[in-house]
Amino acid sequence: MSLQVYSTLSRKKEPFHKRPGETVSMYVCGPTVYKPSHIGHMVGPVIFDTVKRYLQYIGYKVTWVVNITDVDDKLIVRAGELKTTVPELAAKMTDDYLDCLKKLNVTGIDQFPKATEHIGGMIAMIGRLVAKGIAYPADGDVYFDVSKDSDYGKLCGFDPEQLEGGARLEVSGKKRNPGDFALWKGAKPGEPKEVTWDSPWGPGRPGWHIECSVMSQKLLGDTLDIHGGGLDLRFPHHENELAQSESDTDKPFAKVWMHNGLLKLRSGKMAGSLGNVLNVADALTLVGGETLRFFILNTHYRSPIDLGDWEPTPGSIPSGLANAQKAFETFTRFGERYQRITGRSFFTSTKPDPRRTMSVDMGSYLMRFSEHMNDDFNTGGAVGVLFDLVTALNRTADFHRLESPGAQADRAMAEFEEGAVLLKELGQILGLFLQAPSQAKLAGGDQLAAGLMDLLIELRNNLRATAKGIADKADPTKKALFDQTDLIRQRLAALNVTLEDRPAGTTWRVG
RNA sequence: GGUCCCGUCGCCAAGUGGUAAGGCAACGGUUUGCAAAACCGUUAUUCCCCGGUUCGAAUCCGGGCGGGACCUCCA
Repeated sequence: MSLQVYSTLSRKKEPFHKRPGETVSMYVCGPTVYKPSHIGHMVGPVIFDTVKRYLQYIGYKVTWVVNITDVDDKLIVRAGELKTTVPELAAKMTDDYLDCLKKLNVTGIDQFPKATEHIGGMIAMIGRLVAKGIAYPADGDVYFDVSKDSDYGKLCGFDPEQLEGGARLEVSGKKRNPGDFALWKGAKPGEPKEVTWDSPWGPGRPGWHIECSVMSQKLLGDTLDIHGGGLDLRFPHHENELAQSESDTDKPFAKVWMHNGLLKLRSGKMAGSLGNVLNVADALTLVGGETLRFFILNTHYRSPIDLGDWEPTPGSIPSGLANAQKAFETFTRFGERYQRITGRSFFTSTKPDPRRTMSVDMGSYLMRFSEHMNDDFNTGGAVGVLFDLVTALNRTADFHRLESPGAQADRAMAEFEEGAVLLKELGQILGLFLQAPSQAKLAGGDQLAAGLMDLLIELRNNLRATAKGIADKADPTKKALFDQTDLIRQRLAALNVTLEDRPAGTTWRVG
């Protein structure tokens, strides 16, 4: 099956409209930078980063743009609370956002245009809409006239007439229709200078949606191949973007609209307005970026992602994340095992050759993986294939005792190596297995602790060797020695350190 | 009031017409001095309920019950 992508506009899966080798333009709505990012902000970036990785894997070139909205009511309010300026707050929160993306291996974004750097373009587009009679100035503001846009509401299936029934519609005397929305907001008394620009309609600042229309057009052209964002942005943000852009260009704004599901708690919605959000920074200290990414990709992107039970208190890990962490250890452990067997790092090993020949067995894993990804980027199904593959590899390693010193099993070793290369390749498409878990984390970041552990393990292994050397199973000395080795292991376990005795030696890890 | 989504093992979750992936948890077993890790096996004759269409339904249709999102702050 070739690639199928679900589009919100048509409400069905469509064959992807581009041919491999062509460049795909992708625009995803980014954050309003007024608060530190919470984990919900990472869902879209992780998903679309994976979309890009997969598109590249099957032969496309991809240009991906994510906007930074650095002027907005929320920024003005927040800057006031913090006694800082809007640009300073925006710069700080933008850094936070970019740092979060990096920790989650979101590396595919080509450009991050900022709204404040495109004010001129916005004024120009608003001017064109006014000239066309689709927008109208009103007392310092400029509004988009939804009654002039014959297909307004097509993205969400809303009838503009019905919008009048909405309970939360702002009643403004300046608007011609209740559904009209602001393209330009006239400056209000007392608003800081940094958020005020001159325009043909007087000083003010842009409305919420116009920056995406202007920046996507400038950087990616009139028609986007993929427009993405969170489901909550579908209305009004995307509906309005679409209306503005198509009214401006008379061309389709986006070929495919992709909307990702939102993060939720078992108890319901997670939202800044409810005060039950988990910041990315906190989540990173609890479980790490790779686990977070793995967790997000475990569910199909259009479904809501359930964090499970969680109390918004320090140190509390949502049950869904704890589960993901446990599950992901399977791969981490495999990486360690790969290193013990081959002497090379699983995580930094060389890039696989895509043209290599593959055994029938391995080819079937690749095929299953591809079929899931071709089916509207079904990462949840694809992750299942990764588990099957790692199980097969562990089975090979067990059966042929690849970890035992002097294992003579060239064919088995080749089979193991081939599978490991494939596992790594498939993992990378999902943005996983890109770097080794840091040594600092394993040793608790402490050189002294690492050295003491080595000493303790050596002493314990001396005791074990002595005990094993006593042939008489009933010998009280043998038992006494083993009691001591077990005591060491138990006391370390109480400190959250696990010892593992293996044929080639003893290893330890935190957790 | 309008628009839309969902209900699959104790929990998470893939599967949208061809006879129920995967993970976590649990319980047996192999391995181990004992563990840990890994591996093998067991755990949903059944997919919220009731009808219907079909040779065949978790998947399609109708009705019910339950949960959720959006309707100008939200990723």
